[in-house]
Amino acid sequence: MLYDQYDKNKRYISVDCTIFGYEQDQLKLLVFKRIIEPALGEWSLIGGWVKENESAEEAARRVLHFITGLSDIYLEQVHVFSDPKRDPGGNVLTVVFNALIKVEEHSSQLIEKYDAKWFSIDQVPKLIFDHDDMFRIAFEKLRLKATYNLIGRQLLPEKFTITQLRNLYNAIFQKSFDPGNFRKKVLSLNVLEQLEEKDMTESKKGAFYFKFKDIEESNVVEPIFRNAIKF
Amino acid sequence: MLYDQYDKNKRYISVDCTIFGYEQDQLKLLVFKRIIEPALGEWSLIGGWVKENESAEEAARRVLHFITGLSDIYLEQVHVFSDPKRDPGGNVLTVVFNALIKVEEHSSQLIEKYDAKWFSIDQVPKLIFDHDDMFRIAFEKLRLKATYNLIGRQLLPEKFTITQLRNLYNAIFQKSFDPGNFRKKVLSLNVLEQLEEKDMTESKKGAFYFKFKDIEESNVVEPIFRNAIKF
DNA sequence: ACAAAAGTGTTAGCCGTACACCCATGT
DNA sequence: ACATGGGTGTACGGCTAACACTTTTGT
Repeated sequence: MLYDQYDKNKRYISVDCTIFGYEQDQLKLLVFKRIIEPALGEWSLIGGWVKENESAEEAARRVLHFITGLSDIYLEQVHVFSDPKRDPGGNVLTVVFNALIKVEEHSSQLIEKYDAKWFSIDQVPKLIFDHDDMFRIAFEKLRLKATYNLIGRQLLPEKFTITQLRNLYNAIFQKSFDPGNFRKKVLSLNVLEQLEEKDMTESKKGAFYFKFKDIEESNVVEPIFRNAIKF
Repeated sequence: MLYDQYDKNKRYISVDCTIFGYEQDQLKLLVFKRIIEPALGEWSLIGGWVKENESAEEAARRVLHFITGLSDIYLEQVHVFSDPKRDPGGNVLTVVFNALIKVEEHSSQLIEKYDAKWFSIDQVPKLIFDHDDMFRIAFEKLRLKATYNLIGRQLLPEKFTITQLRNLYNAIFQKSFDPGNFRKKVLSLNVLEQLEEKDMTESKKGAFYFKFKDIEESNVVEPIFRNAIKF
């Protein structure tokens, strides 16, 4: 992203990634301290140029691997931002991607190296340019997805308790789901598999671990949680 | 779209429009017979280059105005297609937009001039390149929108009967909604306003015309028609 | 014994669906 | 009078939300 090399008469193509993770009962966004002008030192999403021989998806994967050390990251297109004046440094069209990662698997050395920081979703600082809009739209898209699909496969560890899953949903929708009803609902979807093992750290009784069944995501159209988003 | 002028080392940016209209109880897509190589004479979506000083949305608006004679067309981003090999003529990234128009208002002279034709949604012919995918994704997006929002404002005439609105939904979801239940549901949403006038052409008794209230779209999150899409 | 989280059971109310039924009017 | 689409009423069933209740086990 070297702005001195900008050709003012060209339109550049880039990707920006809204990287979501789940840690300590909090849904978090990974943001980066810019190391170049303009806006040096300010917070931004991570991005990169789309090379001429790759798709936007491939570019996003490349950037994400570079930053987290992970391959096979879950990716979803969010929106295109193409106002010629959106980036004060030049004429840049950018495709925004939602990326969901398991925080415990990514490389924290790399994160530190690139001056990145996880922020709780309700404490994300002011971001550069139109990155605030990107984050807002990306988060809305994630919430919409979470109402229709049981998400967590890409955010939670391999094995997790129903309570952990519920806490994820609590974090996403900023509300407190009823433990009993939540349990019955998610189990009725028939996408989780109960393991033998129990998690003994959170309660005396212990809670069974579950994992997502090894089937492709079903495209649920009826909402799972109808009243998650209130007005 | 002059392919001879392609620079093979450049990536071009274009928009393609999935133009939906509603006519004779049918949801239709406007497709175009290509007048240039490659794929001359085959059917495609209408598109155009994004100029360096405009956004993708502005380009789509410009194209749509050029084709239909209409301004203020309802537009919604659908998806970006950016595989460098997607267009055999060159390296073209394209942003696809859903456009909803009132068929009776657009210029049919222009349509004819550009060799365009309305096809019922279930009779759309094979389209060039990846335009089939574009149409599929665009239609899915429209259906999803129709489950969450009462659409019709951009597709129906100013005044319309509940039966017309129901026929639109029948067309979108390829099913037959119960007349009584449909009526009660849409009226309960409180976005329609009953007019004095009646339509006497469809029945002896006559049916009251309605219009959409002059308020901005509400972003409904709870689905209007939960079971519209069946599996 | 008690606390605290896990997990089950129960009930009341809402909403969607199916369908019966009345209404208005041109032929 | 009757056929036809417009419009209303009703009853059943499934789902959700609220919450009471039981289970398990470390302290």
